Amino acid sequence: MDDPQALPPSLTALTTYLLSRTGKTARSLLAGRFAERRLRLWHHAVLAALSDFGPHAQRELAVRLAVDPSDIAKILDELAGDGRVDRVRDPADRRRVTATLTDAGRALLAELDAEAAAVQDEVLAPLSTDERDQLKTLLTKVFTHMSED
Amino acid sequence: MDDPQALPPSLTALTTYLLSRTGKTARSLLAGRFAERRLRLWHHAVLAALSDFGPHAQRELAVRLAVDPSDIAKILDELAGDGRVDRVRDPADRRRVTATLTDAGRALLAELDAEAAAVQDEVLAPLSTDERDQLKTLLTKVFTHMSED
DNA sequence: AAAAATCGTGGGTGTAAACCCATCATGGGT
DNA sequence: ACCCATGATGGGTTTACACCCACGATTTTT
Repeated sequence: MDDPQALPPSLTALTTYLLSRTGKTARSLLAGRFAERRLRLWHHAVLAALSDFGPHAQRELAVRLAVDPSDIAKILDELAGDGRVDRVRDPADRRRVTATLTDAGRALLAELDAEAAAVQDEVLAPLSTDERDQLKTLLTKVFTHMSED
Repeated sequence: MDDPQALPPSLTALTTYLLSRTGKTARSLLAGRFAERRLRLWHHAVLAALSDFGPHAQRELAVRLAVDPSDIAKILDELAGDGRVDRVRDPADRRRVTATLTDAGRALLAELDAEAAAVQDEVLAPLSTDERDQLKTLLTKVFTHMSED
């Protein structure tokens, strides 16, 4: 009971503390796996956006993911360098560059999704299937609420 | 349905994604409040540890909170500068410095706890009392599991 | 008594994330 | 034609965080 490594109960009693700690390690577990491929979480997010919603102008990606446009440009630079996305200048509006997922991009996305699922399995290991559903439902409520205002 | 700000469903369907996003904003909401007092989350954690477990040598704090000893020294510098903790050299082992919570420290901790509770209420606003209990139980399971291995 | 280990402390480093700005190319409005 | 707004991009700054090393003072070990 006097474990010198025990965290203060007044902290671990806070749901928000548990939330931020578990979220942080989940995030960094996945980030660690991505790093082995020299990728960051944003690469995954960009690929997911292109897959879920189809081709985007870069500014559209920036708005959707709430990232600075210049950062999107850098991420796409890396993805395009590896042939994961095609960047073509929009003939209708030659300022815009439309990013499209390539087959290689789709393949990479599938791998990253698999990594994410694996990490999720690891993190949620102590929960039953029912409990995982509960957790997802609860977090979705919290997340959508704080995305609104 | 084609909200240009909508996040990729393949991301928001991931419980771990929701976990890290909600955790991150909860963390930064509280950090923002603390920043108004020129404090960081670690100040709260240190005060909580001293309150929950009594006086610590600095190294003990470092072990308990899994923080680098030199960082603990800096945090205690600031807390002691404001009279929130006393640092006295241990007469039995004059290398050690024992940190103890002062009354002012206890008062500050109470305020920070109140801030944390307020943020938690804000974050968990969309959940009923039952649901909050469920969430806490689930997160505790996840957290203790990943603290073990 | 000499050597090795420990504690606190100051002064760093590395890195990642978010942000900001200037610029060039283009488009739209008047 | 001209002016202003917009998109992409390169090159930054800032901030936070974790980490690490070296040193002086002390204690422990041999």
